[in-house]
Formats: sequence, structure tokens, C-alpha cells
Amino acid sequence: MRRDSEFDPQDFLPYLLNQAAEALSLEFQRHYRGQYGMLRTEWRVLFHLGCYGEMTAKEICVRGRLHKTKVSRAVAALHRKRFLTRRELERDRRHAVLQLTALGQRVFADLSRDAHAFDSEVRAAMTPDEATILHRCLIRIARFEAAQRTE
Amino acid sequence: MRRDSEFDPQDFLPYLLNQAAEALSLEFQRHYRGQYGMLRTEWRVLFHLGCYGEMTAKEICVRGRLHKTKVSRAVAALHRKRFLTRRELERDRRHAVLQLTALGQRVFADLSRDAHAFDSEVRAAMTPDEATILHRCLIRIARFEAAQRTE
DNA sequence: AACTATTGGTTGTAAATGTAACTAACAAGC
DNA sequence: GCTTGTTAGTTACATTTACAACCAATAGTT
Repeated sequence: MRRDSEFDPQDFLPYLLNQAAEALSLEFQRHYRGQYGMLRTEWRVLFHLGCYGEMTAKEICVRGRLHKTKVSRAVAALHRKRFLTRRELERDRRHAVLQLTALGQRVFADLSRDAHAFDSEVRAAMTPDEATILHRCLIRIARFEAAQRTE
Repeated sequence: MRRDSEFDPQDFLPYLLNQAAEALSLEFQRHYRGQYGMLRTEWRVLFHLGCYGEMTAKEICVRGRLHKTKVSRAVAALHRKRFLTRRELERDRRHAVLQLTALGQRVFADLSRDAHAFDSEVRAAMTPDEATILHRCLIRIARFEAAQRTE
């Protein structure tokens, strides 16, 4: 597996994880980028709003572990594309609730279908048990020492 | 687990994988960035040269699935830092064999130790069986449809 | 030898990202 | 009411990356 004093990049988890993540992200971005000219963070914000319904930018930051500037720019882009609307809360005008428009929902439905298919395709490369364990490990790793970055 | 028509971002593999990868990369970059002012690609190039010995930039591209411009700039940076030397082949002067200097090797040894410790720390969050399966799945995913990007 | 194609590698420029500083709205203490 | 602190979100600027064009060396073809 691994020598004692030195080791192979393939055995170094951050490295391997990165390659796997890159491979999938690059492959899937063809869908949202090619068809709708969206960037990764835009797709993620849309994904969140589509899955969970309306929420504020802050909530997206926390749920998605994304920095607020990234979310801010993605929201602005999605707004320009008429994929979402922002509605200020009267009781606290700092917050703006974001909500997909009908157009945004159609785009989400479309990409969601692609995502589902893509996910199944990847999962087909492993047994159900493997998929379960992979999922569990990734959740654990994602939670690992990641508190300070979400702002 | 997952609803039928829509699903949770947490269940979408590219997404989850990305979060896990980000968490680890951000955590580990403190080592090479903080101590040696290196960028991610620089660290990777150093890692490759340290693990496998001397090789050309092209070989690093293929092994590490990195684009040649990224490697080119990382190599230039490492050269400025006196971490490696470039030696042209006489028989084909397009190639330049890259090799760590004594300084580069010390840096590699240091970071390699950190990497090892970090890796163990992450692995401690799972059983040996889980780690094996995780590794297997990630290798498989990394290979997934990733041929066209390595140039 | 001359002509084209390919390959290893670099550079220029535009797009994307991270970091910090900023604004505006609210909350708490006095 | 005024000062101080906190929070949601934006903007400005510097750093990093992606993409395409490019150069120089070699290989292949005629």
C-alpha cells in the first residue's frame, strides 16, 4: 500500500479527494455552464433554493459552506438572469429573502434531472454498500475542522 | 435518505465530494502556504518530484492531471525559490528534466511529514475498512471521464 | 532540403476568487 | 438619544486561474 517514510500522492487523502472532486465537477459543469452559462457557485445557489425553497443569502452561506462574497456575486448574477427575486423583510431590512422565479424553477427542474442522472451514473461504478460508506466518510470529512470558514 | 423527484445537495456526489475536498485542502494549505509561501499547484509539483524523483513538466501534468500552464507557472515559482533545477536534455531540447535541490528536498521532507500526520489524523475518523473502501471509490471516481483534461 | 504537423513549454489577457474594507440596519448599554 | 457592537450584504483591489495564442524543437512527408 504505502511505504513508511514517504508515500504516494495517490494515498494522500486531500490530494485524491481533490482529483475525484475535480473530475466530477468538471464533468457536470457542462450541464449548467453549457446550457445556461452559469458558474459553479451560481449553480449551487440555485440548487439550494430549488431544494429548500426560499431563504436568505446568509442561510445559503451556512448550509453550503460558501463565503458571503461568493454568494453575493452568484445571487447578483442569478438576479440578472431573472432566475430569482429578492424580497426585503420589513421587520429587518438587512435580510432579503431569495426566491426562484418561474423561469428559475424550470432551470432548476431541468438541471436537477441532469444531476440525478449524473449521480446515478457515478454510483453505478460501485456497490450500494460502497456508496453508503463513501457517503458516510465524505460527510464526516466535510465536517472536519471546517467551522471557521463559513463566516 | 433521499426523496424521489428532488434531492438534497448533501446526496449529490459532486457537491459532497467538493465540500470534503475543500475542507481538507483548506486545512492542509496552512502548512505549505504558511511556512513556505507556496501555492497549491506548487506544493503538488514539489510533492511529485519528491515522491518520484526527477521528471519533466509533462510527466507531472500527466501524473497529476494538471494543465500545462499551471505546471509551468508552478515550476517557475519553485525555481525562483531555489527549490528545483531544470536541466535540458541534449537529445531533445524541448524537454527539461526537473529535480529538487537540497533545499527543495528539505522542504519536501518537512511537508511530507506534515502530510503524513494530517492523513493519519483524517483516517482516525474512520475504520480501516471504511478507509479502504473510501480509497477505492475515490480512485474509481478520479478516473471517471477525466481523460480529456490532462492535455 | 522544404513543408507541414506535433509536441513541450511559455506568455498575454480576460475571467474568477479571496481578502479586507466598507455600508446600512439593527441591538444593547448607558 | 447617543455610543458601541454586531450582522447581512456589497464593493474594491490584489491574487489566481483559465483559455488561447504563441515560440522553439523535433518528426514525418514529399
